[in-house]
Amino acid sequence: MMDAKKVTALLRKKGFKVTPQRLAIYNVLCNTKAHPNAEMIFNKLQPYYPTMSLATIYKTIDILKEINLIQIINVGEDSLRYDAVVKSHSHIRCTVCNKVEDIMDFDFTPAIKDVAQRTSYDLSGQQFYFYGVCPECQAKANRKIG
Amino acid sequence: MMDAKKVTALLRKKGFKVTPQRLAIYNVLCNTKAHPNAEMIFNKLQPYYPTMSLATIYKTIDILKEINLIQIINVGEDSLRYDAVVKSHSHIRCTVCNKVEDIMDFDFTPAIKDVAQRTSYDLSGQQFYFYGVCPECQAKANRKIG
DNA sequence: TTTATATTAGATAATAATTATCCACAAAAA
DNA sequence: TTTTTGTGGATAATTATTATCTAATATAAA
Repeated sequence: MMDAKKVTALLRKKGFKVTPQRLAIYNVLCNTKAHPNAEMIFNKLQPYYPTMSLATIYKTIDILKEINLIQIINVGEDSLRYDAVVKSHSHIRCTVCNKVEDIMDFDFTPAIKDVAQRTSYDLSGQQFYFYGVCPECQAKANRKIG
Repeated sequence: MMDAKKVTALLRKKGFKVTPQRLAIYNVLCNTKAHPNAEMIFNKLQPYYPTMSLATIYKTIDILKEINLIQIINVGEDSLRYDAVVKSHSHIRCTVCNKVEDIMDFDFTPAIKDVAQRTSYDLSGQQFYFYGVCPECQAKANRKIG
């Protein structure tokens, strides 16, 4: 999570031009916890940037990923989601409403170390995904039955 | 992992017809540790079933997944991989040669319980993916440098 | 501020994995 | 054997993502 000034500086430093579209896309990702995919970002910006195309979203995401401003989340849907929180953390998806939430402050270090030792791989990263029904959807289901 | 007789019985029981193609596809998955995707299965069977189409692979996979004979693996590539081992286990992908290996007998139960408690989700499953360079590719890299 | 130039946004087409459709035909039941 | 229902394969459709092309724009230099 960076403010506009830092993002501007970082883009320049890495040799990318600073455009309103790029700042806007990063801004959307900073101001949501919904882990949007490309289309959701597109829809969010549509009112303010009516001429923006999906291609711009994808190209900008490539750049933001490259300079490590965002991370890509693959929760097994048909589209990818994006997150402005780059600190490694796990995600959980509700199998009913499909929302994706963060699982922060969860220490998987011992497990990771164990895997590294056991496999002799030179580990560079990992992704943990959990699936289940969120409390809200559980409540809804109970209301229907009750 | 089931033998042909059990698979036949299970398919019938679930209301699906038993065809050579279906048995062959399941058989391929039982006899490999490579976690093939649809195209790899297709290529493997091409010599023996020259008329088989990719659509058949996908339709069969749907069925095998539905009756819980295989699991689907999404390692963040552009295609999905399939595994005849349905017991929950983690996977690790080599970022150099792209092979996917199993991490069996690894107990994530404490972590899973902790997540369930912390999130109040009704958990139904989880997927752990690790990324890194496999020992073989490490050796190759060292040979080039040395 | 103006100019030069290299990069970008947006329109459009291309790609590629997966899914849907349709029908002759095969598997299971009668 | 006959009937019925589901299936395989050919084909087209779908959809997320990527590539291409050009006018427009950001940036650095004058």
